[in-house]
Amino acid sequence: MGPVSADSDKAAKKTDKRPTATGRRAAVTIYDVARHAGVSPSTVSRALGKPGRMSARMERRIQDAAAELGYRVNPMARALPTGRTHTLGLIVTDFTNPVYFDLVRGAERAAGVAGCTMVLAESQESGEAESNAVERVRPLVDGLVLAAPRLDDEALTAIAQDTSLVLINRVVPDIASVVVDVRDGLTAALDHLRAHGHGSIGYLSGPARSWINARRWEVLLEEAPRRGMHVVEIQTSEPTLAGGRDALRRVRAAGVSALVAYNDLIAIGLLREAQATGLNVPGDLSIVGFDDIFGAELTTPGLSTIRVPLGALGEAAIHVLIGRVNPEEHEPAKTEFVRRQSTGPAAAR
Amino acid sequence: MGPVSADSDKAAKKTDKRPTATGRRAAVTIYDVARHAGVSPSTVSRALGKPGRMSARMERRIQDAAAELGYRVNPMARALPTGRTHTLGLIVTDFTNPVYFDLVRGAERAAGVAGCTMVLAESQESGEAESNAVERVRPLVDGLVLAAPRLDDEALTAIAQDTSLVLINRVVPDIASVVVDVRDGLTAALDHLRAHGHGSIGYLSGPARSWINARRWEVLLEEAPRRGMHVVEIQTSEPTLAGGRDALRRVRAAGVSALVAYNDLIAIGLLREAQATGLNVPGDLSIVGFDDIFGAELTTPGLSTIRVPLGALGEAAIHVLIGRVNPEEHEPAKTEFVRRQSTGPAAAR
DNA sequence: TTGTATGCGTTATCAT
DNA sequence: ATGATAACGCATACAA
Repeated sequence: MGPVSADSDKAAKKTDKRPTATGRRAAVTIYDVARHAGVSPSTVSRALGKPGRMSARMERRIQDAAAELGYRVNPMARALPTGRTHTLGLIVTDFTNPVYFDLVRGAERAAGVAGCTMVLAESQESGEAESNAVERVRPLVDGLVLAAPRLDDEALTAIAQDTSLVLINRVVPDIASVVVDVRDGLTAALDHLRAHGHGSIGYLSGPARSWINARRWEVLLEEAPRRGMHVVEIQTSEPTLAGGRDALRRVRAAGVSALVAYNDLIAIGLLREAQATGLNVPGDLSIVGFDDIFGAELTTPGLSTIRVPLGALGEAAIHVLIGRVNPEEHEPAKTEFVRRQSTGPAAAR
Repeated sequence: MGPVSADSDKAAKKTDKRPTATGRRAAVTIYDVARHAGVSPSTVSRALGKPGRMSARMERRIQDAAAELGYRVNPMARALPTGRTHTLGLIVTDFTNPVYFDLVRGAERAAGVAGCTMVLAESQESGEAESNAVERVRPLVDGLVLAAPRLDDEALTAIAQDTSLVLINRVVPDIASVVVDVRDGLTAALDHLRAHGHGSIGYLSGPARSWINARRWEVLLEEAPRRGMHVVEIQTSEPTLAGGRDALRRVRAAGVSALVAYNDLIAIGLLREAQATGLNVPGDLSIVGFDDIFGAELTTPGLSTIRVPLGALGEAAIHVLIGRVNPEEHEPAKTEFVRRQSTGPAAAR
């Protein structure tokens, strides 16, 4: 049994509500309010539901009664006849990845102003866990936001079939999504690197199932040659600090002088590992991260990175989900290259 | 595997569900399952609810029927008669504060294994916003966890009166809570500083309404004199990087050679501001943070800090909440001093 | 404008 | 062991 109130005597006496078995008071219902105000329950429902349609005095009386009794609607009970729970779900791959801080905040705030509460779940970078999370959350919510889902198109389409779905940084036919346009930031980064004499760069790639990873690599593949630069993909084991550290061997083998990473975590991991082995950044190696998470500016040198407006992304996803904005009209958020100190002139050969 | 097939025509024909107005299919209910299995709805409810009490063959048949139809219980409908929603709430002060990453993860996982889903809300360091968050979430959940709440004892007691409540890092009479014992880590840090010749240290304090801030300061006040060290409190404007930066002026004025901060954010803010003004850390100033958040090891020098087992804390809070562990038996998690490079010998006078 | 009656999907209390 | 039936709290179509 969970912890219950310390002493229920006083409370019970004061507000005259039948106590439940747990010792906590039973909730006040519209029936209580109705009796207190001398009207019928349905009138109470109306007065509280949509404050427009009745005599102002009556409405006022009911509101007073409700306030006096401390009435609060029971979301579950309301959800049954209406089918709407006023709850939205957000599923991210990894709680501890700082990218999601601002995204979650943006989503939660947008949901809040829309009168909805957020339920959060984590998919731990695995398709199966993601599927479980979706199944657990789905019956509870009016709609679902999946951030960078790892499920395949088919699975996502199946989900979209019976629950409103918005994807972040993933595009699937006939499913609403909110994406960032990585081209601006990426080309700015490439220009910056080229101006510093880097002719050959490496892309530290992200999860194979990640759509946005493929997207980033694709744009690089388009834009680098256009600038007369070579670009190679360098695999990482996971999109974390450890993944970045592990990649150093392959980075050195590749012989590139500059890198763009799938995310800041990988970039920072590599940065630190490089320094640990005596390399100078940016003297020997220039590194560009992605996202501009908390921590990117804390390293020495500060991490040059491509900033993604995460908060705006989370907010936009909710807006699309609740229909406040048409997915068609929603235009991709722009990315921006943030120059710090982890990038500099290429070492002389 | 998803319960519905990608191809809606086949599925619609095969399972004969009436489509809703939105175009999405109506949910399968126990009535559908009952008809399909040739039994009554109440039997289905029992078979699925508590797999013990009926003929194994019947039970099996019902489960098959449910699976075939893709039945999933409706949490809202279930919550009505039972009063239990299988949902737990967690309210933190600030989503973007890295301290909460692990805490949220720990809580979410513990909730998950208990078959509950988490709803998350943010109170933005304000008592009023916290109160709103509580009110919004409360009717939805079976229990609530408040991390470092800013509300006063009275308000919290009132909340505890009609919803199960567990506090993290806050102690209020007759309310269950989960706290860390800061003494171990703090004394280790003090010993470390004294061994390096620091005789006078400053405490960069946190929010005035924060119980854990008072607690940290109190222990410092006890333990520093015991070691023949002076200790002064230095106010900060907010428990963030900016708060740490702003405090530098007062730190220099205070003339201390070492600092312990309320949290890592403040410590890092101060560290960077000190460096920006030409000070050497730890040469001129030794700095100890608190929590060991992501980012603490990324600075140069790496931040010495007092590690708090956040994940375990979040998990413990949920365990207490769902009654898996008695609040009395729950013993405070221990803190540990993590020595990095932001602390060193006091400058010669 | 306000009240009456019914249903939402489940669990629980009865009979059987 | 299984089936009928009554809540649970709210919204709503309909009657007044």
